[in-house]
Amino acid sequence: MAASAARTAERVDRVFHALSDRTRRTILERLSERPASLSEVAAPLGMSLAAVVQHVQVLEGSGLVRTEKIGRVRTCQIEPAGLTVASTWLDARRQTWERRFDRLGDLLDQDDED
Amino acid sequence: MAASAARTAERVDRVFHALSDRTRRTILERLSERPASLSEVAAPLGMSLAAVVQHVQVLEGSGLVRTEKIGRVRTCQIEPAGLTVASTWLDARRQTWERRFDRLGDLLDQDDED
DNA sequence: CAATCAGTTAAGTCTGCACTTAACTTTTAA
DNA sequence: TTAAAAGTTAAGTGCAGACTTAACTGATTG
Repeated sequence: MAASAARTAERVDRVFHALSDRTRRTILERLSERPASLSEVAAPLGMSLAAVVQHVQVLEGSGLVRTEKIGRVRTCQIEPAGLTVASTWLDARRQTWERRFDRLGDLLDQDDED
Repeated sequence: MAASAARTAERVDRVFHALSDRTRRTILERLSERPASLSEVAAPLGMSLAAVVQHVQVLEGSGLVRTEKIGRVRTCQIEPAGLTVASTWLDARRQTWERRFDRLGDLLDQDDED
């Protein structure tokens, strides 16, 4: 279970790293609307296709995007489960914070009873 | 409204950049349990205090952490609203994706009626 | 008041990573 | 069957950013 925690940590690491780049987030915005080929993804981004390929590889390596090549066209789709990795981490933080907040509330209530 | 969108985009940028570093996420994990001084935050991290100060500055600049100095001690708290910036972006992606998914379902239902 | 504690700031190093160009492969179309 | 389209891969460039050390400030304690 310690090993699986380490694996989870690396997954979280890759996802947040992937999300930290503005271009990659723009690609995800595009792909959440509909799947697209690499060229279609690249078109509005104002950079070389090679650069976009590298971004998509990062996204795929993090599990945020899935990719399939048919003929000479590689089509990219968003992978919602990848988003969940990030959301889950954020929710866990919020939950821990709220638990502490509740305990504080309990303490104050106790004080009121005195 | 375009200007405010740009402001939002920079906010999102700073938040995801802050979250992309493992040390900073570890700090947030610690602070979601309870507030702590800089030295307390630094203790388990195996790096210089100066480095930790820099990380906390990034977290504060992104709105993920709030900080207050009393005497010679600077206390750090998590700022849940910062987490919301990231969650909101992720939820928007998921929502766009689901909307498309629903439209696909509708199309298939139409086909069934033929 | 002297020494220590907690943090701050500046300057420098070193690595990672976001690009570029260029040469190449495979598929499709003329 | 040649030319163009769509990617792929490799190598190199330049900058951002995660650290370090060191010198400093301002609180606190003996």
